Amino acid sequence: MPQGEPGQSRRPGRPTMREVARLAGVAPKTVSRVVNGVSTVDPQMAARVREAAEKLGYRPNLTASNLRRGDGRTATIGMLVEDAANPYSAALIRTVENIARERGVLVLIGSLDEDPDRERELALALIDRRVDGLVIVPAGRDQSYLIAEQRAGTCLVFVDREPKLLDADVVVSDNRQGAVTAVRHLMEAGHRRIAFLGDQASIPTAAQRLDGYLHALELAQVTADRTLIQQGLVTEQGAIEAARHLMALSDPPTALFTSQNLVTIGASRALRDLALENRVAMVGFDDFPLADMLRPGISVMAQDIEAIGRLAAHALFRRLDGDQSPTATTTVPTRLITRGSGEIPLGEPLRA
Amino acid sequence: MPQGEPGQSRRPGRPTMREVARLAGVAPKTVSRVVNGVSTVDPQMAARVREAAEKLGYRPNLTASNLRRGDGRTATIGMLVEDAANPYSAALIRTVENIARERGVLVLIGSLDEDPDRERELALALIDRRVDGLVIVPAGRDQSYLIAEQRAGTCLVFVDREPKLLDADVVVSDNRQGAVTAVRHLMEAGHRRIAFLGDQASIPTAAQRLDGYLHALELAQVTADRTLIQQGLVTEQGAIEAARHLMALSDPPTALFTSQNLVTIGASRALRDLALENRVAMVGFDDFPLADMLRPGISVMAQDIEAIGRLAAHALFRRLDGDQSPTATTTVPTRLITRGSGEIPLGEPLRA
DNA sequence: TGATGTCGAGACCACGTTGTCTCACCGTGT
DNA sequence: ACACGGTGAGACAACGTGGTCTCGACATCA
Repeated sequence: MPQGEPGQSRRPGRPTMREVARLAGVAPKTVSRVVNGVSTVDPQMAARVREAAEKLGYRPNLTASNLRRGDGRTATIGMLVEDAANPYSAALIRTVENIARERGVLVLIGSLDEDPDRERELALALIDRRVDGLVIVPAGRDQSYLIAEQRAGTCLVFVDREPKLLDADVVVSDNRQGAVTAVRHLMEAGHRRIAFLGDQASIPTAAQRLDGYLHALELAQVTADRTLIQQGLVTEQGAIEAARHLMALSDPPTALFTSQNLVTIGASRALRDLALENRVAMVGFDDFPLADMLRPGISVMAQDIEAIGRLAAHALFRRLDGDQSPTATTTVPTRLITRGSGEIPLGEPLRA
Repeated sequence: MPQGEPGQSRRPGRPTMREVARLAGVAPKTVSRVVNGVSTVDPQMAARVREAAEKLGYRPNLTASNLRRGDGRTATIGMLVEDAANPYSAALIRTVENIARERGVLVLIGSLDEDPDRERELALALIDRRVDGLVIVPAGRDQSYLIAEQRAGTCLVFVDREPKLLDADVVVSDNRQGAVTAVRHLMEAGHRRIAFLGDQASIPTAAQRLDGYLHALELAQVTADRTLIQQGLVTEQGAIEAARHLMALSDPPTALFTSQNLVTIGASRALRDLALENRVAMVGFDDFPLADMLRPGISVMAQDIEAIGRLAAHALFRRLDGDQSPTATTTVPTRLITRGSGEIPLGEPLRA
């Protein structure tokens, strides 16, 4: 016996303010006031409203609220990272999430996989959902498509890489100085033939790290040897092959500077396969879990991801709170962690 | 000279359909049709609308659309995990994100840190934003607070642990069988004194793994020794201390079964500190990066996280597509990966 | 007692969009 | 020439909520 309107509303939808109002015998606006904690409501009436809301299982509709509301805030921000599954991105997400949570703000995430098209698509998809702001680790070389959105009121903060053709707050690691420190550290152990293994040259951080590497060599008056510079290593396997190739040179490097996580791990595998892990020194950029458990432990230039995420989130919320000051780029220092691999001294030449 | 309405609309907000409509000289509804790709619009008119939208930098407001729209879908789902920064959760997020993306659905995330209150708060915060569905790795022991939401149309899928007092789809690993396999593997190497190191007993997966451990012993007619069972290990440091304690017993275990990632790594550190890593066998539950790079490599029961995430996402979207069939629990098998630590044979007793 | 001020609840509408309905217009058939 | 069906654009209202304004009630004071 299909009924149009039984006593209890059994239609699939959710109860609305209007229904709560009807049950409590008040106007919808009063329910709105109670839900928003407006203090001018009679306590007794408020109690009746809360009771009715409870009874119906009422939950406010934030999308409707956001639509009507003056400030148009959704209490939601978006975060676009390279890959939510990699430890760097994951740690960044978690830090931002924690700070957002303190303000009752939730985080929408998207992985870009270094694809500029995806960056654009996802950024716009987030904007279509009217996020209050965006934290972006950009994949593309042109963020001008965001100019209109920024002007329309979406706050933007960039992390790890600067935006192009767009003026926004940025938080980055000191990649160049970090690379200089890494290479000088290897030099202190006596090394002069130091190879550089890096990922795509198109990624700004990779370029900055190469720049630091070259600068450190120059400071020490060591002529850079192009054969020792391997770039465009995208996978762990690529890094393994590059390291093998380097070590097979007639005059192989005595130390490696690997400019990214996956590359560090790949090179580390290659050295072990060649039984050279205790003879060739290595410093990697980016720390990674269990780096201290390998033999030798892997010395790294660690980025302070927690600080980066915290600064980015704070920059975003400061803007959301109305800060109009000029945009700023914050540079976070990196830190050398010595664990063994970077302290292997220059020994006998590996090849006659 | 403050102007109310200059030629170009310069107010901070975003252009709306109405403004696009005015510029294109059509009705708002026509803009709506163009934006939604309705085919009955005159191509010439559609082009004019698109041009106007482009010119104004128009972006549709999905929250408004969702409000008016019949199905009330936001093309957004929520995902509550233990901690977005841990590799297990991060991989899960990424898998779900990938499948959601194929449908133009974005993912809101939240980390629970095993806190039931946070689970409830975040789940409701997501529901207030009218997510279409939720993927939850529950922290609490009672999900009845979601019954009303489920009835109201929010699809729910649980991962890794079953919900309590709520009927919903579930995707879990075969924890018990995995533990049985791990312990039998250690027995095949001759071990009988096998310790169990696990995290909080309150977490269902932990209980299931302990259950499997006990069952395997029973099958082999080995009496379980309560002194060899260490539970409630929350941190890596806790696991280190537990392993130290076990190895200091007058009759220490010859093999360890560690029921969780952090515990495995802690135990591994402890064994290495005691120089026992090549004498005491160990199998861990959950694979982790670089497990193969340690010496010895750490043998593990690996969960198929990608399959779990995929099945969970598919279950969710099947429901969203209207599937009304009874809820189902899908169990995903685990896989033994041998890397050395689990194959260390029973040798001389460690203590006289 | 009457004028005034205060305060809290409700009426009304708009936020940006889309479902529904209307209606003008076109081509077709007789 | 007229009726007709089909087609496509626009008018209108409503989704759930909150900003604004109104208004009645009650307290205060001259």
